[in-house]
Amino acid sequence: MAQGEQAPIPAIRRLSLYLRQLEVFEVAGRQTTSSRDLGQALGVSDAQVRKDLGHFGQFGRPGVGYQVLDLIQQVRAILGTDKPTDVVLVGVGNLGRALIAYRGFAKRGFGIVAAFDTDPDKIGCDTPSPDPLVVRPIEDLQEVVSRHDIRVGLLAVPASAGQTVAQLMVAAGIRGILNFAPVLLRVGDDIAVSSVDLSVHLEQLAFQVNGLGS
Amino acid sequence: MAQGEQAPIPAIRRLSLYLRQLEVFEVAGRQTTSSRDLGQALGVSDAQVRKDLGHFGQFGRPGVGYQVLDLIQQVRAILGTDKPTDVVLVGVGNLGRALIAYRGFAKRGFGIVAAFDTDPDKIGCDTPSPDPLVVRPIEDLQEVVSRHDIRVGLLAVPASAGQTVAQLMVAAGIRGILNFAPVLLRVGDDIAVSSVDLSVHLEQLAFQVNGLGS
DNA sequence: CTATGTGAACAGCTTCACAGCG
DNA sequence: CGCTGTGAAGCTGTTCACATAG
Repeated sequence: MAQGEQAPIPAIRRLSLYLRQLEVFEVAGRQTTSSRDLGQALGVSDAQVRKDLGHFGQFGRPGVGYQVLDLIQQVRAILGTDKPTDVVLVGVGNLGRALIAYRGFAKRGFGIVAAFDTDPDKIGCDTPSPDPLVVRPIEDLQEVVSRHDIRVGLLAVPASAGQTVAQLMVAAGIRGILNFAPVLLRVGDDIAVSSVDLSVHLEQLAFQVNGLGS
Repeated sequence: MAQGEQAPIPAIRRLSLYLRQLEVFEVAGRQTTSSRDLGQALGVSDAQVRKDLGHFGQFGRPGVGYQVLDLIQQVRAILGTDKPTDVVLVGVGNLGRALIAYRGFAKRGFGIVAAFDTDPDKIGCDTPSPDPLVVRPIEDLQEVVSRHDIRVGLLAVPASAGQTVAQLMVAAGIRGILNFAPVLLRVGDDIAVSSVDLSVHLEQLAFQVNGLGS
């Protein structure tokens, strides 16, 4: 068996896609699926699906396929999303507010339980949207993180503040950062960082549509 | 020489990072840099920097390095961002509004020149923020795209509408889509798609912080 | 001596293809 | 048969190491 090895990051990202698709199948009332079905719905080869799942165990039955409900639970357990996960947000600018209002997180079991900023003008303001959140000073971060045992934080501050704030988050106990600041975060390699850099995406597209990337 | 080959997508994304760092160097008054400098600032090896640039030509001088100003212009020309680029936004929900307000795009030469939605309640409303944009019905997309010769569009609609709207965008003449909808877009392979899937990022972090990815 | 540009070696992810179970 | 699970092969991107230019 192969699940002793370390799963590659791309496989983990796809696991997340598989889970979402499995939930679609479940809502549609399907009880069984196959690596081909799943892959076809997501633009992935059937072999890839099997290989990815194979990193974590054996979940299917030859000749039959996978039980949708069962696989959903297994994948959730692998990802650690079988129970709701609380996260914090640091940086309540335009993007931060959009993240608070974004319903997609809650659908997948993530809840922003607190928001922080350094700007005195923002502190205390109720952010709009469902379950208004009071914006707290960043000095309160550590206390909130340890009280709620929070491991993941969203970082939505300007590039100039990114590194400093990331260090504060790590010091407060955060172990994974979803980084929206266009800057390299230098943190210990026991801290997971996943970055979303919108300008990089746009410039990649600019390159591709200009035919140079034909 | 090697620049006849097809540059890998990861190399193009890094090109975008190099450009940003070069601009930082320029503001700091540096006239010269090296692959080591550049890489160190971005967490990339010096060999990687040279290889990436090597896909597009020879820009440095052995023993000396790269001229900051010159390299900036070369990289901009490669990416196609040496002149401002107009883009459109489709989907004016929370995320769409945040994208309109996001200043990072303008800094890098991208401007959202029009916003579209299908919801009659949103159409016509001035969006808040600098240079208020009137939200137009999606039926106007084709006309705007062809009049401004727009090639790139931001797609920020719910997953359920993603595929349909993407097809409308392609039909209107869009050649590159920055997709925020958590759904696979099936478009011709002459259309570039770059997707940002926030839930996938978060679930990846959830996995990593739970020690399973240790 | 410094730093680029690049073929060659390497690593890691994906695809193939098939043995084996149902 | 159909479909999984998985070694083996293949491919793509990264790192190495060095010839070469300044």
